[in-house]
Amino acid sequence: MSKQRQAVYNAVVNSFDHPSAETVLLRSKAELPSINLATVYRNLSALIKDGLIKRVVAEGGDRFDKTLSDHAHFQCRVCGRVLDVGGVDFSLLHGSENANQIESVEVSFKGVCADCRITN
Amino acid sequence: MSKQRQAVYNAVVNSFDHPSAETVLLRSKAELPSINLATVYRNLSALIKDGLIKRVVAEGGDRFDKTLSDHAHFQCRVCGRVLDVGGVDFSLLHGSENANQIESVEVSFKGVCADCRITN
DNA sequence: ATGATAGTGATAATCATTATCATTTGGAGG
DNA sequence: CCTCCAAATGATAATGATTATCACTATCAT
Repeated sequence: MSKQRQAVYNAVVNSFDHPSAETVLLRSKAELPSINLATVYRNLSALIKDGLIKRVVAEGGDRFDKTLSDHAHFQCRVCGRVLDVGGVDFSLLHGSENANQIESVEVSFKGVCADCRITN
Repeated sequence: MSKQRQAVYNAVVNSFDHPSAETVLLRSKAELPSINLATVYRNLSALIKDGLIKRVVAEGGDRFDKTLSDHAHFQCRVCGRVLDVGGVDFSLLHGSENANQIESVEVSFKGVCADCRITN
């Protein structure tokens, strides 16, 4: 694990939100100022392939997630933030298909988050 | 409804797959050869806003769907095709959030489709 | 017809992500 | 300790889906 990959990994794991690649770059730079955006993308992909983090497909660019257990996401169409959503029973989803070979499931909600609803 | 919007709508509604914007362009051209890609994108967005069709977020570009009722999708990572998935109970999902104002839910599976599993 | 308005076609611009490639790094083996 | 080499990096160009722009055209009420 190069120091760049370690810095990217630390940036994601120490995040309590769902950072974009650009945000991971900023946070990685706190540890390793010389790190480059291309390196961040490369290592994010590598970490995902190794199962150390997960990708969250989102409007305006993918986000990255330290939480490996199955859970749903919510994205606010006003501020763009991605939030975790509990209470979704993935065991009900995993048995939904048979003809095709399922490798992953994603449950994503969209709408307006509590903060943005108040502000407007 | 302009003849362009009608052609785009027809192209989607007469499709039994989940066409990309480019595919919608091709199918619209059968009815209206002069139609342009930008016009297709414009009208796809308009039709979605009016609730006449739906957008399916997918790897390699969004797809468009004539089916309005809640249902899940599966995308094959080999051929890229998007297929409908039945048997997912969306009523269980709709009650999963409360702090945020939910406007839509998407359930998307990824993996290898039956056809591609055989071929390889 | 006239004029206002919305929609179109063509194309440039945007933006996240990936590809390229010369340079650097770090470890294995002498 | 040095040399070699594969793998990773940094810088930047390229890609590809989508959106913005804008001059022009179709539509429709007056």
